[in-house]
Amino acid sequence: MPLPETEVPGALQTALVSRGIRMTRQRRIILEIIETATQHLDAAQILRKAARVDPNINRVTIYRTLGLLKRHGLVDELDLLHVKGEGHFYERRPQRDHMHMTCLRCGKVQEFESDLFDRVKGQVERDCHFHILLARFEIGGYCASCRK
Amino acid sequence: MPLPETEVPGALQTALVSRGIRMTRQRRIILEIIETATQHLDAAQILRKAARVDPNINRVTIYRTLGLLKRHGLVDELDLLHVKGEGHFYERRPQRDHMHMTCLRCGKVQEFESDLFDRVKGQVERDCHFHILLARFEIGGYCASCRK
DNA sequence: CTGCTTGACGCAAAGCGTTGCAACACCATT
DNA sequence: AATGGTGTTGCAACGCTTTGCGTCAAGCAG
Repeated sequence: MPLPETEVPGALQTALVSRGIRMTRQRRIILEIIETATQHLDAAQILRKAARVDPNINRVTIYRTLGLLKRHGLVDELDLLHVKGEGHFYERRPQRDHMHMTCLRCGKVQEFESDLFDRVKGQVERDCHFHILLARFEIGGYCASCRK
Repeated sequence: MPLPETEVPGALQTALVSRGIRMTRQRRIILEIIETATQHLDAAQILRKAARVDPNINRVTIYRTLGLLKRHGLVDELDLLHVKGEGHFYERRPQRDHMHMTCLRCGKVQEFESDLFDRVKGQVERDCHFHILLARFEIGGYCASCRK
């Protein structure tokens, strides 16, 4: 995940409120966690962090809030090809789409942006008359360190 | 899924046996179902079809056989961006990778091969020194019919 | 500030997929 | 054709995620 978090604090909250979504104590906690995350989190990790602020927060609320953010295109869901187990991981939707490469040996996840990647999406939009809202490109294999 | 099934019958079974994998009655049934499928099947559909041949076959066996085929690179697992529910879908690994575009309105799934797509993978291999074994490119949006 | 409507929360239960374990079946060897 | 070792199966139980439902609280109107 891109480390420099060059974003206005509370941007997710602002985005939801501007769409007329009701803001609750629980949602504020979850959004704050996602905004300040420096790595891909899964639902259990988000729950654990949230429980430190409000021990009564329920797992179901985590899942429902993640679903809400997904539907509004504010977070992307990854499964990293199930290399790290069956769970899903979440990240704020970035300015520009990127690919995720997961090493099948060491489990490290790299991200990669590319003009070619953007051009493939352009080709799909043109050739297939398909209006893209979501693009997930996940790659599995061996990273530079592990392929030696 | 590419409709013309231009493949030797029993190719999956041959591939497994040649790798020294033990062939069982249950596996033969499951492989046959996957080979003759004309659309992406999920585990429950495979189980239902298998139960018509052997009512005692267990769902765990379905999951384990799918895991085996995945590990050997003989089938690809898709989640079609969870548009059709949380389950996973399976298809035999094709000669050439393709993208999957799922319409968020009507649920239709299209496939698309592209040189650009192949070139992105080449770029990742070169620029990131990453040895690709698996590539999944899933797109969500509105198809030509639904975007009108 | 108070009341009201509607959406969100928490709980319980169900669905999908995985894991541990004992019994079984494949198949190589004899 | 019988035997034996090893991998596979089925069952039960568990973990992750979603769904149904009654209660509660956000935030608009007065």
